[in-house]
Amino acid sequence: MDGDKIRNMEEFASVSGLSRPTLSKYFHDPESVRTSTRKRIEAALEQYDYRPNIYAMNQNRRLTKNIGIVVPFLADPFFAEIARNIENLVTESGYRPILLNSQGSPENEIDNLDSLRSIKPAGVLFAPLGRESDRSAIESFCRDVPTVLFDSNIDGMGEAFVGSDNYSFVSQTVEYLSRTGEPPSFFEMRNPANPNANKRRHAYVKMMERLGLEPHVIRIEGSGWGFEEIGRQGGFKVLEEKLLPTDTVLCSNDRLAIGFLSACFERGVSVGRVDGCDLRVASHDDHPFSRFTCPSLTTAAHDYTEVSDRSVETLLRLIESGGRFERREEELFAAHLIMRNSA
Amino acid sequence: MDGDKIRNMEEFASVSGLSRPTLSKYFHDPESVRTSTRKRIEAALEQYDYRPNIYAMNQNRRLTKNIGIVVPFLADPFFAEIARNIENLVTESGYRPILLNSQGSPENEIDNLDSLRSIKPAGVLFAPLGRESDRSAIESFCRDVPTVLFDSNIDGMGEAFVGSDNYSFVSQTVEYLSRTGEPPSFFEMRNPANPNANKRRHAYVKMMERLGLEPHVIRIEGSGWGFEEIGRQGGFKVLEEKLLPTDTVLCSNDRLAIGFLSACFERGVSVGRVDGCDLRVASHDDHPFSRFTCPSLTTAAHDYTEVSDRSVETLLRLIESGGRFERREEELFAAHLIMRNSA
DNA sequence: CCCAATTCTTTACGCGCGTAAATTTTTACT
DNA sequence: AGTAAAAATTTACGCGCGTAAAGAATTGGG
Repeated sequence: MDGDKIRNMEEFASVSGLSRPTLSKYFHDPESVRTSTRKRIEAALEQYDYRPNIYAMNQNRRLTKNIGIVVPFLADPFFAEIARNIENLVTESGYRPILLNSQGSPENEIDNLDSLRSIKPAGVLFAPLGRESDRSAIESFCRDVPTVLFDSNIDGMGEAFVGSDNYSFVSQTVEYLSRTGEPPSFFEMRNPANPNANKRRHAYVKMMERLGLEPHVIRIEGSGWGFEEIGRQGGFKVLEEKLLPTDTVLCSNDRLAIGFLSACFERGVSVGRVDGCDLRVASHDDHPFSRFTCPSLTTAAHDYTEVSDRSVETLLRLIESGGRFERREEELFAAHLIMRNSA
Repeated sequence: MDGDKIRNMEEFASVSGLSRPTLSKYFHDPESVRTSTRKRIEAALEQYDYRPNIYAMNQNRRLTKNIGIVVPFLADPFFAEIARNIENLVTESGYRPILLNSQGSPENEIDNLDSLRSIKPAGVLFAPLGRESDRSAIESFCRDVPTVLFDSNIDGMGEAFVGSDNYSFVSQTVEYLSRTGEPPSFFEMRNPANPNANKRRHAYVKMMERLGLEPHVIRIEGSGWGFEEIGRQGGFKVLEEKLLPTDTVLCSNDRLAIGFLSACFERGVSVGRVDGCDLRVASHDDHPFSRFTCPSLTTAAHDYTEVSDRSVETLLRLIESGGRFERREEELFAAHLIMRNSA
């Protein structure tokens, strides 16, 4: 560093011996200039540590290098983990990730989209709240901004959807549970916000019928995003009122299961797949904490890596295609069963 | 909405019957124009839904309405929770929060600060990684940008620090544990990245000595941010090698405790404060999941609300003071003990 | 009703960079 | 060495808004 403070690209152009338009090209895409030129620029960059003013860069550019990432509830480690992966991929691709958290509220979700709109992002990766989302607001957003949905699908919204195949989750857990012991009841919230929950229930019923078993769905009350507490209260209720026809429970998702397990523990109900246990509990998602529950949770895992990779890959392809696909793409990844000690 | 699309402030000025400079003032601070004018603007805003271009707004302004929030590891629900609180407060204060995640890596931390610097934020709320942070880079950042540290302190950095009083945490847990049963050993990582961990160990030793008890610190190997797994492996080791002089363990933080509890469960070691249990386990932080562990975790809780409130309040005051305080402020909040079933 | 203080309008310039077009220089290849 | 293609330079304009200064309009208080 020469201590000389470079004020703008013009000055940096003169000290680096190049022209401003060339530098502009370089900052837009380093690969777009000759290797020798790139080296010169990067050498000068070392010396003078100049950085272009992003505001000036973006104001007069059609599409920026920003990519918005909107998740419904960041305090859920599942989304934190996905967001983490996606952020890294976006950065590696030379874009700037902008992470926005809807915090379970439809108003925040719209605010986030509005705020993204005014940032003119190259594209947006968007995991909607689901049932509570404002469909028309999202529709209008997707018309203006190239958007790929992930995690939860809303029919027709965005140019693509990347997520997990709920049927794959449930078929594996149901198959495994009914093969190795009594068939499972399905434990879920009565009014799940997330569309995946509904698909999982349907898959459960269908799968049970296919196996010639009687489906049994337990739907507990509760709203909001405090799934663990809801699962816990539901667990108490289920245990007290003896709502289980068999010794096996399949929770709609791991967070409910975490609460359910804590209820079992507190009531002295032993959970596990070994002989002598009162109950078997399994679930879906492979939540980051599910290996640390007591007992550790048998669950069907998202392919976090595939979902993140493909979401980003799809968005980049969408951006290159000018923001529109011929027809909406939909890609679902299979789950894989993770056998731990709870079932 | 009239369908008419307003392209810039000039156009919006003409349709709203006001001058552009007045509108500019309004968008900078709605209170700075006469009430009647404000009403007129807001009415027009309803009709035409125009939003100023943020890039153009900020490029030529000294300080923006952006507030950066940097957390060391967002996949840790503790930070997710704090970040959530802070984001809300920042928004309520009329600023735009920009949440950045260092993901446990010092390189990311510096990248985040660099990226914030180029955004010219009004101020930054910064929770550093700790031991691994690049001191000099942070120092230089704090010289340029009004910064308030939170959660973990680095001496002399930033204009203020807001966090929890580690001594208060540990003194309460140690006092409680030794009053109600055998005195605790202290369970921690050998090389904790976070400075709070060191303070907690010191506090433990001091507190034990004050009570006339023999301190006993167990330091387990492990690096990175996978605390649960480290606690779990450490737990196995402790149980196998019988490293505990008493039946009581105090973990440095809840995430270690979550792992430790899972190890106990797996080895059939019963944990709890009731008679007949093999072990008592307590911890610090009141991690969002600590009420769902098996057994639920007795812990000393951060005052999340106070820490978030005060951090934001302090930063806003710092911004109003022109970015500098007479002398560095430091504010620590006391913990409160939360008695659950593990001890 | 007058006057001073406040608020708004008019005018004008600049911010830092994107970007287009025409020109010159460099590169790669025969 | 000659040539076409590729890359860089020069020139010039515009983006949308901040902001300063000077004047006009509005306000409120006596």
